[in-house]
Order: sequence, then structure tokens, then C-alpha cells
Amino acid sequence: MEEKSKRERLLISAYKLFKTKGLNKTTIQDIVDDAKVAKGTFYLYFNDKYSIQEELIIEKSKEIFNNALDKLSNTKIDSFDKQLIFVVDYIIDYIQNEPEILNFITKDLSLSLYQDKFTKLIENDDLKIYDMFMKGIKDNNIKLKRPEITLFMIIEFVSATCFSVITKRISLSVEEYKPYLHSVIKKMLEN
Amino acid sequence: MEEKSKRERLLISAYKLFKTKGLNKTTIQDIVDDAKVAKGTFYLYFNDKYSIQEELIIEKSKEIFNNALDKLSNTKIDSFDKQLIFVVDYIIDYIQNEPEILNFITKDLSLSLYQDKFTKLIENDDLKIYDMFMKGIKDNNIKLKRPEITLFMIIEFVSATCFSVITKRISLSVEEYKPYLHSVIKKMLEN
Amino acid sequence: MEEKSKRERLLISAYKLFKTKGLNKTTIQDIVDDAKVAKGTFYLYFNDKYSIQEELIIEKSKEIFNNALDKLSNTKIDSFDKQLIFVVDYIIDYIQNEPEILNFITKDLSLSLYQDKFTKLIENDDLKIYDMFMKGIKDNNIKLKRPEITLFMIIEFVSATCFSVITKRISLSVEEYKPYLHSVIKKMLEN
Amino acid sequence: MEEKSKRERLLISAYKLFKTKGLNKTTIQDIVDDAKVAKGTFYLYFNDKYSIQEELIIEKSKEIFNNALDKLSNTKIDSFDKQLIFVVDYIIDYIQNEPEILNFITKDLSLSLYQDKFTKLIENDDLKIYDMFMKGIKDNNIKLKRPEITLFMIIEFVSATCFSVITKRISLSVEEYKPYLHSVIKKMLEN
DNA sequence: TATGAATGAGGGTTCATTCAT
DNA sequence: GATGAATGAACCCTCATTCAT
Repeated sequence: MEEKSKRERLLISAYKLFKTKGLNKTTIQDIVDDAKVAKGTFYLYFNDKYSIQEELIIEKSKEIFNNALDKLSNTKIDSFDKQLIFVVDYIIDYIQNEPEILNFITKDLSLSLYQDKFTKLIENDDLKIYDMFMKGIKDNNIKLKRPEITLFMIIEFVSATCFSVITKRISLSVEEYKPYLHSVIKKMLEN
Repeated sequence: MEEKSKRERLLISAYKLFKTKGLNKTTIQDIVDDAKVAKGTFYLYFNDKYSIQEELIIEKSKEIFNNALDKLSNTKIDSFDKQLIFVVDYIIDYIQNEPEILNFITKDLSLSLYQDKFTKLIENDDLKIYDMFMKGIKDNNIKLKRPEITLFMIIEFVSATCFSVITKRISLSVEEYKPYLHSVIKKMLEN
Repeated sequence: MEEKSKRERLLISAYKLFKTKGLNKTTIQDIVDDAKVAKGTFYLYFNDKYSIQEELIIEKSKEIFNNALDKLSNTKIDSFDKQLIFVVDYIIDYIQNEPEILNFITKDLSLSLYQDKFTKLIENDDLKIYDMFMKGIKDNNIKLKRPEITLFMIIEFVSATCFSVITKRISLSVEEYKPYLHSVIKKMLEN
Repeated sequence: MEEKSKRERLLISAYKLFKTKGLNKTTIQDIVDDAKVAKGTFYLYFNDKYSIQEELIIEKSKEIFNNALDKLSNTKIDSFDKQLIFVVDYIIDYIQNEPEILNFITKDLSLSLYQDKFTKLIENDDLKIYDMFMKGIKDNNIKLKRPEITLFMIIEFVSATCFSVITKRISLSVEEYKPYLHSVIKKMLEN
């Protein structure tokens, strides 16, 4: 009697290999070998490499975001900008501890593909970040003409700069960078 | 007597195809067919697809940046934040008019590769943006602890958000977005 | 229902082509075309041209040697030097009847590669020639300080001269040559 | 004013590269680069890689053989079998000191090609080994029915076994092997 | 469901040879 | 004689995808 379904085994193996070798260098053969299923079985559950990747990105991202919000709910932070910064820091620290995840989310990944996935992610019902942001704005009486544009700018800004810092594209440590990051986020929330 | 060297013909064809089909989907066969040279000729001038791409990115990026600075010198804008915004707007408008260029700079392009190129680009002697920024800071008596971190944040912020807007990943027009963009840049230059 | 496996078909086609065109001039495309399988199928069973060749050399050589020893066991020859000469003659006659086999064992074959294969061949458990030689030495009370050196000299001498004679490099027929060959072998077995 | 003709420079470069990299892995580009002449120039003097190789084999072989005979004439050895063994040993020692020459004469060299060259070599007017052998036979009153067959057997025997020993195909040093070699040569000269 | 042998288009790359200058 | 840019056929090899079992 098997513990995991073949579908699950394929997801687990793909995640492991994408992190290690990146998307492009991982072949379907690699995945099925690792999952110990036949090649044809892959095609019973997924169309191609990219659909398995898409599923993984959504799953893992949700996991990280929602973990951050759970941790936040156990704190007593009540100012909104500090809450937002708490979430941002949680995610940065998470990625810094497991930077190979970037191999799988970005390296060898066309930006445009990623972006499609990102939109799907944000729109996903299970993701509470959008709601949390809107609720925070309201509860704290922050006046923003179009708050969704501010959220968009924050996400893009954090992603782009943190990616550069974590992958050491710029010689700046995460801890050195954080004060600058926090300062800009705070300013973005001013009107 | 031929007008263009074979090397130039290869660069022109590659540029055209990278814009149209993206890097990954363009094969060397495609490039030599379009340039009407033999396959072996490609290897006379370039090692592989990536070296021709690198040359094109540097060439085209320099072109855009330096055009922006030239145009700026023909204006009478004297406040530094306005100068910076002028340059940013010039680049955004340029890309908006020729958005296929993003296919070639980003689509199907691993982020990390691009980033190597970006560093090379910034360090390039011919590129005046770094100097222009440092001089502006000084001349306008703007006090920034580490101005290179501010420049880094501005570039990343502009690139990431404008890419999303131009590629219509978010339903927001460039003109709608510009005031938000300008406002954030100004705030980043405050101390 | 097919009679032969694709692997066998590849071996048969390779054998045919190596004999006809030699190893270097036979391409993998030639082999798969002849075997009527797809190119990828080749790589399912063999790493490259050389691994299929190696397998064929071992197979064919074992066949010839062991046939010689079988035939010998059906005779009443009991003096050792005559037994050895019987085996040598059997092999020479075999090759003379199918001289194209030399194209495949030697022509276009770097000597050193062949030599690696030769060592593997001699060490092969299924090959009885070494045992037969050592047993013969002992049974016939032939005193040789280092019998393995004598075996080495006989094999090299027979191979080199017979190759030249069979390939008509020297204008001397096999039958004319045999008495000289036999005479030298006999002398090598003297102490 | 150039010291060496381009033709000579090509021969020298080819010799150097054949010894180092072997025939197959040396390209015409390698040769002309090393000789510092243009690619087209190669074709003014040689048809292909193999014709330059052929010329080198003949030239180098003659050099070695004739050096051996010169050295012999400075000794007082007067028994014929000892003279022959002197020549054989000279050649073996020469090759042992410069074993890379085998890369160029044998490795990557189809045996059959070599054999054509060998015949040409033996027949070459400048080569005194044949004459020396026949004269020695006569002067020493050695009765051989067909002396050219004995010469053939000696050359093949020496070449094949020494090649194996020098290239370490068999774990036997040259010095260990020499007594066996000499003994067989002597026996071949007996009637 | 599950298998895995078989497919074959298509990729990158090499290099002997030619020929206009 | 001398050049070297240009050629393009030929090669090896990969791998997503199919399909009979």
C-alpha cells in the first residue's frame, strides 16, 4: 500500500529537482526517475514541465504568505506599517534561509511566465494578503486614492530589490538593506 | 559589393528575431537563415546565442540611456528630481513605443543572466547614468547616506513596476501610473 | 510480432557496416537506417559507436576462439605444439574466408583502443585460450621461465604477420607462409 | 627574409601536433595556426592531413633506421645476429625515449593506412635496412630459403611486441623483455 | 490507471575545402 | 604564391511526446 499518490510523488520530486538544478536543466526523465513512476504516468497528471511548476509556485507561495500572516497574528503589533514590514521581513528571512527556492521561481524562468503565475497567485481565493492589506488601510484610516496601486508598488519593489540583495548581485547584506527598505515602504504608505 | 558585413547582418537578424520570438525560441538556424549566411559563419563571429544577446543588450541599453541624457541636456530642467524623472519617463516612453524589446531583454531570459549583464552595463565606461546621478546629488546638496543604495532602489523599482505596467500584467495605463511613480521617486530622494 | 529485438537488429547492422565500410566511416545514422529503427533508439541501448564495436569484438572473437578449441577437441592431436598450431591455423583460415572482419577489428581502429579491448578479451572468463595454453605447458612438461611472455609473443607474432599476409600487404600466400609460421612457433616453445 | 619555407614550417608544425594530440584530433586549422600561415596555403603544398602524415612517417622512419646503421658502423660488432639485435635495440631505445612518436605513427592511425606507408618505406631507395640484411645473410653464410620472409617476420614481430611493451599494454619492462626478444630473433635466423 | 520502449525533429557544433582578392 | 572569410554538409546527441500493452 502506497503512502503518497503518484501525483504527489511527482510534485515532491519536481520541487526537489527544480530547487537543485533549476527548471530548464530538469528533464521529465529526471522527475519520473526520482518519483519512481513511469514516464507515461507524468502525462496522466500534467501537460508539461511548466504546468507542474505553476502548481508548485502557487502552492509554495501561498504557504509562505500565509505562514507570515499566522505568525503576525501571534504578535501584538498594531500599527499597520509595522505589520506590513513584519510580513515583508518574514518572507525575506524565509528566502534567505532557503535561497535555492529562487532557482525554481526565477532562474531559468522567463519573467513573463512568472508574471502570469503571479497574477493567478494574487487573485487566488486562499491568499489573504490582499484582504489583509485592504483591511489594514481601512482600520488605520490611511487615505490612499488607489490602494491596489500602492500594494502593487510595494510587492514589486520588495521583490526586485530583495532578489538582488539575496542573490548577491549587489554587495549589500540583507540586514544592511532592511532599514532602507522599511523607510521606503513607510513613505509609500504616506499620502 | 555588400553594404553590411556578415557580422552586422547577424546582429540585425538576431535583434529582429529576439524581439519577435524571444531568445529561447530563436535558434541559430533561424538567425543564419534570416541573415542569409551559412551556419558556420555564425561561429566565426560568436560563440553562441548568449554572446550575441549580450552584445545586443549592452548596445541597445547604452543607446537608450544616452539618448535620454542627450535629450535632457537640451532642456532647461534644473531641479535634480525633475531631471531624474525626465530620464525615467524618456525610457518608459521609449519602451512603450517599442515594447517588443522586452521580449528580448527579459522574456525567456533567466533573470540571473540578465543581472550579470546589468552589472556589466552599469560599470561600462560609456554609460553616464551613474555619474549623472552622483553629480546631481552633490550639486543639489541632497544628503543621502549611501547614494548608491538609493540609485539601486530607484532602478529596481522603476524596472519592475514599469515592466508590469507595459506588459499589461496589471490593468493600469502608463499615464495613470506615472504620478505614483514620480511621487515615490521624489520620496526616495528625501532624507 | 517481431523476430529480433531492436537491440539485436542494431548489432547486426553495425556488424555488417563495420565490415563493409570500417568503423570510422560508419555513422550512427547509417546504422539506424540499416536497422530500420529511429535514431534515438540507438542511444537507448548503446552510448556510442565504440561501445557497440566493443561488444561485437568480444562476441565475435570469443566465437572464433572457442570454435577453434571445440574443433580441436574432436581431433586426436596430442602433442602440444601441434595443438597450438591447429588453433592458429583454424583462426587464420577463418579470417581468410571472411577477411572483411579485419576491417572491423583493425581498419580505422586506433591500435591502442583495440589493445584495451584485447586485454578485456583475454581476461574474459569465457575465453579458454589462456587456460588451454597453461595446461598444455604443464602436461607436456615444457619448461618456460615465464610462459605468459611466450603466449604474448606468439599472439602478437601470429596476429601481425597473418594480418599482413591476409591483407596482401606482402606478396605471399597464406599457404606459402604457414610453414615459416609453424617453424617459428615451435622454436618459441623450445627453451 | 624567412629562414624556412612555408612548406617546411607546415611539416614541422604537423609533426609537433601529431606527436602531441594524435592525428585524428589535429585539425588543419591547428597546423596552419602553429605554422603561422594562412589556411589556403596548406592546400598549395598538401592534399590533406594524410599526405602530410605520410611524408612525415617516411622521413622520420628513414632517419631512425639510418641513424641506427650509422651507429652500427662505428662499432666492431661482426656477428650478423648481434648486428641485427644492435639495430633492433637502437630503435626500441629511441622510441622508448620519445614514445609520443607512436601517437603519430600508430594511435588514431588506421592500420591499413600505415601498412601502405610501410611498403613504400621499405621499397624506398634511401633505406639501407633491406640491403644490410641481405648482405649480412650472404657474408655470414646464413642459409635461408627465402630471406625476405625472415626479414618480414622479424620486423612484424619486433614492431608488434615492442609496441605493446612500450605502451605498457602488458606489464613487462623493455629491459625484462629484451632477452626474450633477442632469443627469438636468433632462432629466426637459424635454419 | 500505469507502463516504458520507441520515436524523430531539431538542437548545437565542427571542419575540410573553396575562391575572390 | 598567399590569404582567410565563407561555406554547408555532416556529425553526435537530447528529450518531449506517443501508444501498444
